[in-house]
Amino acid sequence: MLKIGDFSKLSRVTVKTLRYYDEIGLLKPAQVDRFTGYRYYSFKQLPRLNRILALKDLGLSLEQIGRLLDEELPSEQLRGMLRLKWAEIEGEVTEAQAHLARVEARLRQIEQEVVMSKYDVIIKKVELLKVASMRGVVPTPPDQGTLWNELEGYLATHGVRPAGPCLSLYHDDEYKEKDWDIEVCEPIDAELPASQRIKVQQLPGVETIACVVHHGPFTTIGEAYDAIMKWIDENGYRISGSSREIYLQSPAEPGTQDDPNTVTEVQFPVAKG
Amino acid sequence: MLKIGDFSKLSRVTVKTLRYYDEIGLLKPAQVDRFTGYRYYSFKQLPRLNRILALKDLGLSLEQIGRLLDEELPSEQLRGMLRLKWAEIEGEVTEAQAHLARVEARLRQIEQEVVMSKYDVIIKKVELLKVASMRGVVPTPPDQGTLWNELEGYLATHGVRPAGPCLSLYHDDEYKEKDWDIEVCEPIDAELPASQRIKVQQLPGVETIACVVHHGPFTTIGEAYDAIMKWIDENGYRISGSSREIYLQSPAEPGTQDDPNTVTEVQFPVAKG
DNA sequence: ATACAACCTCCCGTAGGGGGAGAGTCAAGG
DNA sequence: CCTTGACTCTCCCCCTACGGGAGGTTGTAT
Repeated sequence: MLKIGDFSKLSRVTVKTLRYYDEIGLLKPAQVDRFTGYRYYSFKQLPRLNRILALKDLGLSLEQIGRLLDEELPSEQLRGMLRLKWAEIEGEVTEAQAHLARVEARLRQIEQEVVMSKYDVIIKKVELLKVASMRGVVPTPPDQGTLWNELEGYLATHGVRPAGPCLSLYHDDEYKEKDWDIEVCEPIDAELPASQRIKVQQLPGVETIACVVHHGPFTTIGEAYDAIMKWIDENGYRISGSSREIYLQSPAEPGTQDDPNTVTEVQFPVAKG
Repeated sequence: MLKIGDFSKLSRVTVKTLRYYDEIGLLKPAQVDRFTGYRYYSFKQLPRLNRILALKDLGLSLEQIGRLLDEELPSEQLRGMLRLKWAEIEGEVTEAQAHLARVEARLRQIEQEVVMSKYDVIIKKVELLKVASMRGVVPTPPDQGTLWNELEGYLATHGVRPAGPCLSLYHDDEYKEKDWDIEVCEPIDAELPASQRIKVQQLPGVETIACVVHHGPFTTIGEAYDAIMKWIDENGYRISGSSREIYLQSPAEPGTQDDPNTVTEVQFPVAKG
């Protein structure tokens, strides 16, 4: 019979760990002195401990190991667990590589920049959203005020209140000098009849959408677009849908382009590759 | 001002997380009602939260992020952190791939086997060890009793007691029919003079040594050797030194080959490749 | 007999929150 | 004005696999 310290040296497992394995019932000492509480281990327990270590090294949790050992190692079940584990670790490898790529992209970015960017791009997921919307072609984005006036008038007429911040969809694929295809949207909860010019629809959810928040006047929102486009490029994504502008904090004076307290979120649906 | 639930929906961060970030001082609400304790967030806090999420996505800890944000983002320091992180993740990738290889090896092993092996091979590290030893050539391993007799007699003569389980080193590189080069060792703490036939030395430590414990009579120890050799092969290691047999629990009758209660550990120093 | 190493139990800490209890608050509808 | 249901608050325990340390026994060597 070995005291815990000797067994620890033999197995190269710390005393703390042995006590912990005792506590959770994974490896009980062969004998415990009922008066002093001293744990005594037998050499014959080494194989069990080694099996524990071997399974732990494969990445199984102590709880899984305990179940495997108690059920007398049904090799079928071990196989199943290992296959699961295999898939899991494969996912870890992929994720770690993607992680590495993200860090590399960020490193390249800050090495190019003289001054650190104000913008942080993050990937989110958006749920589908019921909106009343109106689509039209206007000369330039600041001219979308007319669309907003008509949409909001329609909502007011029907006594429907927006259920969240309003947003615009930009349907053009490429940059335009003029004639932008824009859809302005108000999220709603209530029922609302559509009209000829105004649609009521569910905006589809998007699994991966790159987002950036612009805090400052609309006149400088181009910087946010620059940042997000650069990020999308450097991180190996491509744009896969119409971009959105969400007016989180609208200007104090509607239609004003230079209120420094406006907050706008720019979103681009993206996909890898 | 937004209540925590609204800010949560906006940022797609759970309420629990926002409260936690408040608690650790990472993102304090813009305003807290002193009477109700309600937290109120401003749209203008979104950029900070997004920066937090972006840095978290790069793998930085919340504590690191907090320091970066409080020190107004010294981009030099961020660069340093990211470089460190990069190295760390690279290590993770390597480790995950090695892990995957271990799981694959084990899967192959249990798919070949009809009955699950009794043996679990684990990699350990052994420290250097002061021993009294005696080396000699004997016809076969069971004949090493004469060496043991002489070594133990010498120790007894000098009143020195072993400081741990005794062991043998097998110096032959390849399998022999007869004439094995074996060194028998007794760990000692005390000073002991060497003699012509008996050396006192420090056995070198080994960083990676593959170990397996055999519980049963010496006559069946070949199974343990089979298991460990197979494991070394399948896991892409090669033998890099003399193997050791450690007699953890010696037979009741010294020299007996068939006591089923003996416990022996077989160790092979190994290296990758 | 006296050190002193080894052992015991109990408690707290980890990173980043999740889950839930019990109590207080807010907004809308009747 | 009142009620109801949805939010929100704080507080506490839970998760992994132990590590660190306090404060108190026990075993062993001189």
